[in-house]
Amino acid sequence: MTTKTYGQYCGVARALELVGERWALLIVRDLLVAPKRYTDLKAGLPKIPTNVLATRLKELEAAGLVVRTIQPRPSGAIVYELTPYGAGLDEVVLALGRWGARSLGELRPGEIVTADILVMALRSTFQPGKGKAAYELRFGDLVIHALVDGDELTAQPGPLTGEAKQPVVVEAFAPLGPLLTGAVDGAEALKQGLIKTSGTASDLDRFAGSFRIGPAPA
Amino acid sequence: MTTKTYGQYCGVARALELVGERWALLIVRDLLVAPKRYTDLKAGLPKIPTNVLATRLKELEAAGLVVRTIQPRPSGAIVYELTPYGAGLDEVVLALGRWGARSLGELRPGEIVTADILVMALRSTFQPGKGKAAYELRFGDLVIHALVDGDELTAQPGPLTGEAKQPVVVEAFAPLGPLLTGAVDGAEALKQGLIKTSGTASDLDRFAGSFRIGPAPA
DNA sequence: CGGGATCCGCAACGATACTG
DNA sequence: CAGTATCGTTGCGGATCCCG
Repeated sequence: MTTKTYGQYCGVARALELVGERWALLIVRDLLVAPKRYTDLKAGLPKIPTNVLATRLKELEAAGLVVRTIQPRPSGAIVYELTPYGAGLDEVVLALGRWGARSLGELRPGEIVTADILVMALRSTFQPGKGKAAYELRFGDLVIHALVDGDELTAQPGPLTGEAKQPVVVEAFAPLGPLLTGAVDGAEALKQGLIKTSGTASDLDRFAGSFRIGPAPA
Repeated sequence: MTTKTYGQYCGVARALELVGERWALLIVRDLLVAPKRYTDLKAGLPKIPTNVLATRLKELEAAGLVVRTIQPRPSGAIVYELTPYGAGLDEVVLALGRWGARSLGELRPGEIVTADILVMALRSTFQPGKGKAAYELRFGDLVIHALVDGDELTAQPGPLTGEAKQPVVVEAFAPLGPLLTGAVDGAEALKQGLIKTSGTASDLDRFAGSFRIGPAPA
């Protein structure tokens, strides 16, 4: 790790020295959604060996991307959280997810989807607009919600809370790939049974407009 | 590689399965500047083991990111080129470089800078503007040039060619980090001797304006 | 039970030498 | 020029074990 340098004075090379090792950016991806405990990270990344998770967390902490904090009593839990520096990887992870999503074909056997994955996928397709809207997206028994306010988006796991006026509930079905990459538009997705909504067709249009569910951009 | 999957139906995970291995994104970075032959890639990445370079190129080709073409005679050279799919990594590489550049401190012993690195670093700091301009950036004996036309930028290795009206020539000195990350603005960089220009102070301002050489954005 | 540490076999990487 | 071949070393994957 000390001597595993690329030998280049280059931002890309330096970034890869910091987060280029296996699993590192997936840990960052999950921490971008919310701070988490070791066990939560493990649950979101079932296939990561525990020693690798522990090693990565130490490396990320040593590099200043992550802080390890101990919650006050009574929980006393150990929580890993991104520093502002680490959170700066947001656009990197979103860009990477946007590019990789178009190679998402069918759900392969053994592959899982988590709420964190859905949140970041939804964020990666967001396009700023105007007006306010509240969405709840369901996929199997996963539920996330998103609040759009102009060019601001907050997306988090869990159902909508509070009283949003005219919330739109969208249910999605596998495979999610075409939906998340804009390979199909809202109407087509509805016809193919990839999604359905509790609201009207115009609700779906609003949703599609906010999240680049529609024809792929040129 | 066949079974080295992350087990997640996620764009980020899929992207990392394709270009997450060591050296892969640095090869893509250099190919984003221009198609290259094996030897050129090797020259731009002196520390890559030759077998790893050969392996990566085969993997990238098999994944459809790179095509291997044989030039017509008399050269007969073998050239590696990004497909449109592979070129889609452009924003990923730029985002990664932008994030990593702020960890570029002093030039570490043994570290090199190449023209391709400069080109991508410059591109990563570009901010669309209006008007036309032609720049030539020099660093040691490296020379690159950039043509700005509104929100279009073309940056390539080598000096300016053709007759640009009022080209601005900027000479940069190590360390480049602060310059490329906006830690200093144009005037301050000039004062610190990080850059100097053949033109006037307003030329430097134009340059700084086009390339986010200036106070870091909030 | 949360939060790791330890150990082992294997696949990938790094360095160098060699070749069509 | 464009790669293979070989070999020592490192890191990863999988499992088990440990400690407060």
